[in-house]
Amino acid sequence: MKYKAATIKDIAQALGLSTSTVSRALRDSHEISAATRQLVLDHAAQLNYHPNPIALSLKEKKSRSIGVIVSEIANSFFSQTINGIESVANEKGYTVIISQSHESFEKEVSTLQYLASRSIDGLLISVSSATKDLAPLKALHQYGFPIVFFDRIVEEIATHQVRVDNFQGAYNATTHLLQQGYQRIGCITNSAHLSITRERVAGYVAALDKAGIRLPASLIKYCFHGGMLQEEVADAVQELLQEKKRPDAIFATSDKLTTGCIRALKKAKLAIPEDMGLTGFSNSDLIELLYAPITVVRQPAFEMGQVATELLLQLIESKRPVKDFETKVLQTSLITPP
Amino acid sequence: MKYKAATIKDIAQALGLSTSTVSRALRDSHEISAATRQLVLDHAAQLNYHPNPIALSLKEKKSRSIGVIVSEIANSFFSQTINGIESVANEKGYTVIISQSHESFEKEVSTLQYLASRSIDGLLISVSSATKDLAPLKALHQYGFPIVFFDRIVEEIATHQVRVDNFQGAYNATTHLLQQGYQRIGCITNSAHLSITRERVAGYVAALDKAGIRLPASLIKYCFHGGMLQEEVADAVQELLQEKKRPDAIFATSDKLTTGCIRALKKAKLAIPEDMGLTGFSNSDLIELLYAPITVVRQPAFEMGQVATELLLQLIESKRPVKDFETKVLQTSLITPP
DNA sequence: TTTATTTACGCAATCGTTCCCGGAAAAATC
DNA sequence: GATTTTTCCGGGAACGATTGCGTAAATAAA
Repeated sequence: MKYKAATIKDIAQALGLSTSTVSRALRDSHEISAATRQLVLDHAAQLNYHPNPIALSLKEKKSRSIGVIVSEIANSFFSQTINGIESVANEKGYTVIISQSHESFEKEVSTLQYLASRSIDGLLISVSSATKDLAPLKALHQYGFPIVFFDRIVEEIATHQVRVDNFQGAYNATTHLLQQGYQRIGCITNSAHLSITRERVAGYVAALDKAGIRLPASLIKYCFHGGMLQEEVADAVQELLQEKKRPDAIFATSDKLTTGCIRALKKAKLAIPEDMGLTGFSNSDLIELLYAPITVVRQPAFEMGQVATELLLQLIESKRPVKDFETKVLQTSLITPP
Repeated sequence: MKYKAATIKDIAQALGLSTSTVSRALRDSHEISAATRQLVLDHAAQLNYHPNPIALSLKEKKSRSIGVIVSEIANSFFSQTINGIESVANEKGYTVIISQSHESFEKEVSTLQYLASRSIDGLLISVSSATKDLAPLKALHQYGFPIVFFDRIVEEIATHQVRVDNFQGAYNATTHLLQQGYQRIGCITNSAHLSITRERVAGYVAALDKAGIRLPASLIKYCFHGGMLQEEVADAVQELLQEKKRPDAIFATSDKLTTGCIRALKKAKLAIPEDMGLTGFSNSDLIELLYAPITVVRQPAFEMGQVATELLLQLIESKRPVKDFETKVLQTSLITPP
């Protein structure tokens, strides 16, 4: 019943040849006579022969698959990134195995070990917001395992990195709010140990500085779960609203946080942009259809996936250990509603 | 430099045993003396030994991985389904390999062949809107390859199926529009050869029938690319607007189509629900934040993924060919804005 | 003490493929 | 016609793990 795929041995037997000859006819060719080669090729086509990738993997000690770990594929930014990753990987004949950490460190570690044990050839990762212990990643990296970080970078590990100019993106968004006339801008951001948090908060602070505005640190609210938990964002917004001197605008540093703020503000019956200004990072294509069409910072997610994958494959296919690591920085764009 | 994983041979050599003894010590145990077994176990732990899954796959002729083909992971419904799939698959020790057809038949076929050649143990698929030639799927199925359809079913192929009660969902949505007072309800739907299209359109027609309303077939607009192309939906909406007797409401049968309608209506400067009523299938969690908070039909996507995966694993792990196929039908829910 | 049984382990085949090595036949050279 | 070179192909090991079969030693039964 169960389908048995044709093997090289089947072809050899049918044609009265040896497996080595068949194998060579299918690849080398020049060591094999044209007649035999054609014979093999024809019969292979007839049997719908496909080399068994598992046998190949065992022999070549590579699986031609790469792992991707993101927090959530339901996140527009990540799903767009994955499209970019797949476009490059598939073209080069690699399978992409996608895993989600759901912003949990434990899930990330278990997924990491699982992927490693599944013998993937390399890893693309945007670390979870809960990741502070880098030991598991470092262990893998020290074995010479190819890793490329994208979006949420880990600086302590020396390898290729792809990210956007988070500082500039945040700076532009904050400046935009200032230009709209907002003065007291709060910030709702991700877990404090994420690279994107540091960089985006820095951009936000720099923009305020430039405008000569100095605000208390309490106007920056960190969401440890990065907006995974709806109430976490709602609480952060509530806290901002309860500040002695209440902010007149909010800058949110990620997709989930931006939409979370809108949700919270709607619940609090605060009109955007009248009662509260809002801008933030987001790659959702529904932004323009929201009841409050806000300005957002958009990342070139697809391109980011492409670039990261190219770097990873480069790392994987390099003959000798790569010592020279690149950090690609892409530009964000500020999208304002029509 | 490159990390070389410990093998059973390494352990055998270090301990002066044969590979068979080591292998058995790691599994059987009762054929091996307790002393030797402990020795092997200790040394394996010390070397951080993990059985090579590729070697195992080659031997066992199964890879403990399943393939999933959906049109778009960026689609809320599918990303939620995938979460359900992963939750079950990972728990049972299976890897999930996700692929996207992007609603293209060619991409679906190539992805299908690619997955099959990557020796996955089974397939979960929601066919693309462009799929009318079923030959590739049938070929795979005839070989006894385990396939489970979810959401977008192929009736011609006898296997497990998981879907929602599309008829009822569409019936409820249409009835809701009728109750709001709309009389002339147009329908924007997916490619005509999709199961969900047939079922949802049937539900829509039945609801109109029940209300004693008979509308021309021209009020049903089919989008061959299922909303992948923005302009396709925009065109469909335009056509509806140019009908001699213009409809006063629209029922959209999928996620992309629903948001596509909103986009198109906004562009046409038609207010929802005043100028045009709208309801449709959608699993996006941003619906309630849209400028026009519409009523939507929601599918239990996560559960659907879970159920489909359980059926697939059951199929994969069954000793003898399964002849008795199940069709699981889940219920939709009508979500109205507060 | 002899025979039968168990215990504990090794040998070798197997999965599908590649590739090094060796060798016969054909072709080219002297 | 004899030698060298080329062409073309087969044998067999290897990748990492499992497993049926064989067998020596240890133990139990006679």
